[in-house]
Amino acid sequence: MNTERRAPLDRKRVADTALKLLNEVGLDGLSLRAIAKELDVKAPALYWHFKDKQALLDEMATEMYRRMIAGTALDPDDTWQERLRKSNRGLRDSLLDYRDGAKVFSGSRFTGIEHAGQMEESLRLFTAAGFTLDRAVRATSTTYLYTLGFVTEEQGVEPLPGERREGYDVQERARLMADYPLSAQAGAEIFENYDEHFEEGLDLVIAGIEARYRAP
Amino acid sequence: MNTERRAPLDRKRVADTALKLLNEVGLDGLSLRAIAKELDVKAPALYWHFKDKQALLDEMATEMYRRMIAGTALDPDDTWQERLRKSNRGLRDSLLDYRDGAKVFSGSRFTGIEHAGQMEESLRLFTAAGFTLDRAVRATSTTYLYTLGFVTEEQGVEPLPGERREGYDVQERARLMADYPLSAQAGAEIFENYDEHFEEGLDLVIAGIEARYRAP
DNA sequence: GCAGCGAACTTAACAGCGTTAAGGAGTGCG
DNA sequence: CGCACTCCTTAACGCTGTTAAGTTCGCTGC
Repeated sequence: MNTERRAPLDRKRVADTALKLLNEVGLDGLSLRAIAKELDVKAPALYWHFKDKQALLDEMATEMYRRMIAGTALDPDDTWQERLRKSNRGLRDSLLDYRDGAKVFSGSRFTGIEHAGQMEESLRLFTAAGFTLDRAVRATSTTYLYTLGFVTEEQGVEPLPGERREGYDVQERARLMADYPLSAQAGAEIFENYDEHFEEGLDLVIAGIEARYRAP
Repeated sequence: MNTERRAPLDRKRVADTALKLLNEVGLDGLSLRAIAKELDVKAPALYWHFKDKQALLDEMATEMYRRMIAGTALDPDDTWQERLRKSNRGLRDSLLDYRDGAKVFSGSRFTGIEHAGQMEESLRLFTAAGFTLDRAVRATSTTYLYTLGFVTEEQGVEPLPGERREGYDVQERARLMADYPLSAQAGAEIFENYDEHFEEGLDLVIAGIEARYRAP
């Protein structure tokens, strides 16, 4: 008889599997039963490792963050501008790796304090560059919030890069808005070319920090 | 006998009631059955007016937008800086009027093209101030995305103004992060005083637009 | 005055959801 | 051997969005 037993689950294996499944079915389709099936287990088994579904989503967000850190090369000698650019590009890229990534991420909370390491390093870089702490926080979180808002909207239109949700045809939108010529023409500037437009918006925020806080 | 009959529903009455209920039960608790009960009707009746729940949420978002327009006094002679400030304050205030307002708003799409009127007026103001169209779009949407991101995070901590979600005690957070002094101290700059911090971030974005686009 | 029709709803049901309670199999320890 | 603990299953609960079919009402045409 078959006496092989599956290795017991742990939080990481569950979160990894859930993240893989997320890309196939999206947040709405991500049920505990589906995750359990993927792990060859019944749904209530997950409750041994997580107190409820939100706790699992939190672990998923934390894992996304870990992968972001691992995948984003940061130089301790970055200027603060370079640092903002790199870390926010890294954040966007990481969120775009998952269907509904921004929603999962911003609807959850990290499970530990691992993220404090990265945060500390950034604040240190900013204060070393002459920022007061509150200005350092304002600079980093304003940029962060822009990125989060950007990707949330982006993924509303393109759930995964290159995969377009229906009802966002720019030309049809322009036809409907024939009476509003500027708005009609703006469509291409809103619903297309996300890479470029993200960079441009990021530049604006960084330029604002330079202008208002006059850091070198 | 009682021959009084309820006036038939319409999309607006349903959306209004759903928005009222949203503040009591939150997005997770907002079921079609609960909305129907409030309207003295059974749940499937809603399907006469909306093709599915998302369509109802879309109508709710559109109604939120209508109320925002109605509640935000805009002057055609605003400078573009004033316009950005007023409209984004108005947006934030409107989202804060509803529990999970930012989530509902950013997860939905407007049902018509009414919003194009306001958009056209803004783009006109910006182009009249010397912006090219693509810069006008970049300026307004970068600001818009910042606001959306800000309120999304804000409502994760304070579902309604003054009503704090548990697990966001700044002092306990500081204790946990004792090894990361800057991050610990940053707590107060992140999870408190949202009004001020929103303004400060808004100033940064606006300053960036001024600096990069050199509009008067 | 009544047949027919469409609008606006109800009743009943379905599959699926998150979650809980109770129990059972396997391993380690005294 | 027996008890304890870990990790999982089985069964069930109340709830969800949604669909199909049937009902009631007011209006229109004859």
